[in-house]
Amino acid sequence: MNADALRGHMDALLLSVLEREPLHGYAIIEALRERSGGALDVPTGTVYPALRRLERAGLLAGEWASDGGRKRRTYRLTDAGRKALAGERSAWRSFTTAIGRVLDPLR
Amino acid sequence: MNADALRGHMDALLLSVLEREPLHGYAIIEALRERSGGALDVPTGTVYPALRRLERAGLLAGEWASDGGRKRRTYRLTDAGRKALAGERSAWRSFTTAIGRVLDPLR
DNA sequence: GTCTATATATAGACAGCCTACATATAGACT
DNA sequence: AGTCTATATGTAGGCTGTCTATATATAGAC
Repeated sequence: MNADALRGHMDALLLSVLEREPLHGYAIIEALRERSGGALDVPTGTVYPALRRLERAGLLAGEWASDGGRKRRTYRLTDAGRKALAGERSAWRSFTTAIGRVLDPLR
Repeated sequence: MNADALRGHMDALLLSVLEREPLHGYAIIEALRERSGGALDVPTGTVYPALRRLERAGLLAGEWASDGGRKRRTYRLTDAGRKALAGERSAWRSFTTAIGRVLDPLR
């Protein structure tokens, strides 16, 4: 997976993976890997700053928790995040339709 | 169309639009707009440098031509460009499949 | 003479994803 | 006791491709 290809779609991925239940960063990375069938292996240097960015934007709410001695920061979707996710899904469909028409003009 | 979303997919678009016939930059922009159903309106500041980049990479070959007093630089796919296009199409399918699985896990 | 469409090009800004590194706990294994 | 791996978070700095804004020039309409 080319790195640049993800540009602009990371937010949709993170919001989507948090739709059903709150998760912490490490679990988010695993969820992305599993749900993509192994295609997505996003580095921590991408995910953690992105989560902070989405939190600053009000789309996620993070909270510290402890599992034994380990500290985790668990993120959940806010109401604004849920709305943003709907927008991201819509934008994704428009995007793939537009690019698809150019790449496969016969269909 | 969010600008960042295009990152990493511009090459595929340019190569694809040049598959059937050579075109010059301005015509490429119009072809992208038409073939995408109006969704893609790529600025000249994106297209011209990208064409140069693909030419440097050996995927396109550019040649100056004249239509009356106007100078045009017409680009055609090289053999390497044709192979690259096949790779881009394959990568596009993998990409949309992976992201699609995350965004719509029910399907 | 002006305006619009056609046509190419560059400089600099911007943003986000990446690599590499730093830190720390838990548990398995030797 | 020491090492290794998995779990867990985070930052600094680099990279690169897209965009905005600007510059230049011809053709044709009005």
